Amino acid sequence: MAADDVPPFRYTAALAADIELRWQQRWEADGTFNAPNPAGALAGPVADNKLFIMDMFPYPSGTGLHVGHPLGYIGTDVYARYKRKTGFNVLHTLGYDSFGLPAEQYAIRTGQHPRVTTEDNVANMRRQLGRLGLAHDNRRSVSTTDEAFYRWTQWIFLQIYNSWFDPSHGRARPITELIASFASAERATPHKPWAEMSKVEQRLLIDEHRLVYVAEIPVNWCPGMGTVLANEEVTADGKSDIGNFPVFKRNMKQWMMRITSYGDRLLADLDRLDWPEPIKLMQRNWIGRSAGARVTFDSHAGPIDVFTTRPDTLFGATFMVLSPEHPMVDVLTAAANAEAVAEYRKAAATKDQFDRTAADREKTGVFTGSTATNPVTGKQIPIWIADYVLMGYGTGAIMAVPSGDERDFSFARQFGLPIVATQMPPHAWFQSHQIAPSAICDDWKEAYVGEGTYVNSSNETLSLNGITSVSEAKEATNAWLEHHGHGEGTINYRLRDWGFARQRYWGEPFPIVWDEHGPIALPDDMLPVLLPEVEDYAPEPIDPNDEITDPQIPLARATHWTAVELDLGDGPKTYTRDLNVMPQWAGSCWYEMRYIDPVNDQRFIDPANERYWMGPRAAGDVGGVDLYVGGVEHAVLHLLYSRFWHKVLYDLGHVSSEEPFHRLFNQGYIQAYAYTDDRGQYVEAEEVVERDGKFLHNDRPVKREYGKMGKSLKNMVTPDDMYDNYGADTFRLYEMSTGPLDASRPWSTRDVIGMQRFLQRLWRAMVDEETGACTVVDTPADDATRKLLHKTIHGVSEDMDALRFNTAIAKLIELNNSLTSLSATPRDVAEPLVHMLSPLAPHMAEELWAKLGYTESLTYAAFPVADPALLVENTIEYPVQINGKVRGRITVNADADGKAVEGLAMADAKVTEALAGAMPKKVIVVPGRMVNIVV
RNA sequence: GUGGGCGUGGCGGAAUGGCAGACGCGCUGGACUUAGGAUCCAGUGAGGAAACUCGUGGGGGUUCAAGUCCCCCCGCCCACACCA
Repeated sequence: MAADDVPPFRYTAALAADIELRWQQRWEADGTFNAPNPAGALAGPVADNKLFIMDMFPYPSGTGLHVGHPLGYIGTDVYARYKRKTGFNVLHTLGYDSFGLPAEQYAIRTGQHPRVTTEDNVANMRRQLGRLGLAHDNRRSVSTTDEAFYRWTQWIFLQIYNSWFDPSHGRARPITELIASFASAERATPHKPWAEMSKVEQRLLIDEHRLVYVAEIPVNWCPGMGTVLANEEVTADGKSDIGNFPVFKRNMKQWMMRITSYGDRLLADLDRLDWPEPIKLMQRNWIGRSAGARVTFDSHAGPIDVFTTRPDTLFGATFMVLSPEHPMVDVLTAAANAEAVAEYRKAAATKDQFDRTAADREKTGVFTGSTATNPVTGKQIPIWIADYVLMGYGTGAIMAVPSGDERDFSFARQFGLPIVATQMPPHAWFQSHQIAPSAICDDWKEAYVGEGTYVNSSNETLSLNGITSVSEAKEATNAWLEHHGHGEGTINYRLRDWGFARQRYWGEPFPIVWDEHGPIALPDDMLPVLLPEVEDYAPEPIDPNDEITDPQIPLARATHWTAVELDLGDGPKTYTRDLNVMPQWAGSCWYEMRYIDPVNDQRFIDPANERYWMGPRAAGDVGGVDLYVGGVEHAVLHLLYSRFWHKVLYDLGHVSSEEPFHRLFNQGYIQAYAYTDDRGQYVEAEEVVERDGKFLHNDRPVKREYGKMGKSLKNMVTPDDMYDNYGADTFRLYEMSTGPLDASRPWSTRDVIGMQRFLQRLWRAMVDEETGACTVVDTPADDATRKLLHKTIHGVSEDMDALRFNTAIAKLIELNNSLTSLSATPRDVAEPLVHMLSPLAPHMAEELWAKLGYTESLTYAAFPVADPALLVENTIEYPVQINGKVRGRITVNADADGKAVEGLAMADAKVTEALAGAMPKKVIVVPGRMVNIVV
């Protein structure tokens, strides 16, 4: 059958594979996509126009790729190839985020060293992606696990470590400048003058100011895995993402990075970025800046600070609530209450985060037995502890204003605490609750949080009564607080400092050693600190219910490595190395810059190269990567951390750009249907058929679900399947045709054939399927075809610039379909069509370009430009509407004016018939578009 | 709960406020065939013989004109989730 009927040069999967592999080899051999730098080892002549385009780099996981993974990579490749053809020097490559938990877990499962599995996985991904024909500069592909890479990760860490944040300048400065200002007494030191401090005292004071510091903080402790986890590695129900072990909040000594110092700038500079609004919003919410006041309440055990966004309601603060973890709870608890408090604290500590933070829970809490003084009323108010107050936000203590805060209200009702109104709600509010208006809150059913006239809010020196505006009352209260030393207006952030250490193996070692006083940074010339070999790199699991035992850090087993003799300026001494490794995010915080200068062994990046590829293009511009494409899942983590590191490097003068990623684009996801049988087992999705709206597998009904693609869901389709059955060009085209790049869409193998047919038709329009000879003729195209060609060029260019590849493909199909009615394809259409095809289906385009007689790759050959003269129509067909419904059509010379169009419309036979003598009230002529007659 | 996004043929999706459904899949018919799960050609929103009518989740509004703008409701997706 059949196979031998297929003409030898029909564009089949086999021919596609032949073409694709040949061109991929040639591109590789010629270094076709190598982009020159202005300076350094990769220097060459550079164009003024440049485009630095990036994908979020992948984890080299062991399971390989499915067809969902390359969506963004294809998108950026199409765009990059298009821009190359419009004169841009394009930097595009892809590296690997190869440190971290996934690689380590995979290595542990397979029993091999993480480096071996990582390198295997990288090689496999390179093969799968290489077959796609991505136009990457492979000289620039780096892995975060390369020693030559993480050497600079450690170097940047040291830059941050050796800096402090100067609030008066709002930026980071070298720590040496802080030391100088202490030494010159320009800046005061606490307790005693700098000169009188011992070396160790000086050191500890300086350490307090560094952007990297050690602190005892609550972390996500997962005994089952023997490590601390990042927030994003903990599932919504308080279990570890991998292994499903319980996770506990627990205090532990941790390396921290002072990202909160940059809260204001990270927030403000969002306005200067070309990012999707939803992502900016997520970052704003994550940073969570709120303006309010710090208020000090005095107690017998000392002052207690609270943060409030509503200082104006201070007169209504009838009790205080502390987080169970608050450090003052012990000293505030009276003997009679000690047992209840201890019990409550224990219950809160063992509750996992999910239970603890589940919203709309009934309020719980206990009284400490102590009171504090409300600074404006002078009254004693009880101090409670309750788990709805979180240690991780504000000061871990609140003033409770039940009349003005929903949570405080339900707590007060729960425990019968007094409620005092400070604002009179409007009548409508009382009406909606069907209660009589009153500032006595006995009947109130909820707190009132809006604007309202202040009542019950005065003392001898402050009166808010009669004020109607919240902001005015806030200002008055803040001024009073500051004047009387009870607090001040302040800004609070939800953002916490970044916990920067992991007790694992597969990460960057800290370039830090310890002596008996604390940590000491290694000098730059001792980098890199290589990850030592150990017998067993798996973290040691601890009984999942054991919250006490400290983590057994894998690097501690490298006994030959942990103790090291060094001369750090005080003569040779034995130091202990820091045993932590950096979190997954470290390498991705700066990898875009290593793409620019991948082999530079003098600096992490040459300033000239950074300026060229990332520098600001105009005054006030933040600079950065021109286009960064990736999924939304990194909205707040990677994208916030990398902004933070970049800003530190900017402050220290290492880069000219203020932001790493100028423009961000979120690609959608490819999703897939999966099917389960009556036992709930997944069945092969490819074998399921649809009949009469029901889904059947071997004639048995199955249930359909929609979501991820994966091996375990038996709905995984791999790029290799696509290469085998259709070829890479068809696969690329299919992925780009199914929708706009930022939209998620379902995978449908059945639909792929459409793009293969398109390529087959296009191939057949230029190549004889029997002989493989080029059939393009030199006779010029007819006018109609030329017009369609230029309309297509115009539209496709616009679509390419706007990343609308789906509509660009539709336009190319239209043009190609019109060619099939011609006896032969004219060269003056064939060549531009091949150019327009080349970003999308580069292999076929190269092959056709060669058949058209060219020997050079068309990678840098100019993209066609539409002739404006051919874009204007000589005549225009106007639909003529009567009251919005089309009743006739007229064909009018393009240069006819509105009056003429109106005249012709009114004279049209169908129109006069439909009008039936009725007098038009108004005639609207939209030039070039339509006519609407209103009767 | 709060914030954000999205609802268009059987399916994926097109449409600067201006002729809804480009393009592809599927489907129907035809061609070539001993054969078609290959390829090519034509048709394909619904109703209707046709003229025509109805159609973008539902309801209202603005406009000469609404898928598009405004208000209310319903549904789905995502993020955050007692943030003081």
